[in-house]
Amino acid sequence: MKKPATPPPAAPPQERNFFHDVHQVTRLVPPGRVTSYGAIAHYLGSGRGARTVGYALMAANLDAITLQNEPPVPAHRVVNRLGQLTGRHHFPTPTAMQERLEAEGVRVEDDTVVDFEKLFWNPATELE
DNA sequence: AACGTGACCCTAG
DNA sequence: ACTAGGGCCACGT
Repeated sequence: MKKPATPPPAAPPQERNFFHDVHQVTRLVPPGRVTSYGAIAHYLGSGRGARTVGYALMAANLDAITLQNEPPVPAHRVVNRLGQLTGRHHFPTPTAMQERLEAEGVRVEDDTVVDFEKLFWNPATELE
């Protein structure tokens, strides 16, 4: 048999496991709390795939618009390890991220989350 | 199939 | 203590 190279006709559009996983974890972040890319990456086992996490979040934002089937992803609750809103530039407006965070009670000063360590929500610890 | 890209993180001097 | 550079993972074309 020469491997008919017959891909599953009814191949379900399985979203990228990684991306989907990142989206899922991000959605688990409760309002008023924030997490970091590295935390999610480490929780997913990527370890140094923090970069991919950010990439996934960006795609998540676009997918949310394209795929209305899935709930929106609170990407504004994900910041870098320093608590900086590094992804604010990728939001509809450069201040949307900060506005949303403040709306949840998270204070943001100079594009940095105040008391980031206090509000930090670690999936590996919280979800365990 | 390969290269380039990207909302990062870590280690070294 | 701070700054600089490289590395890693997954996706898109």
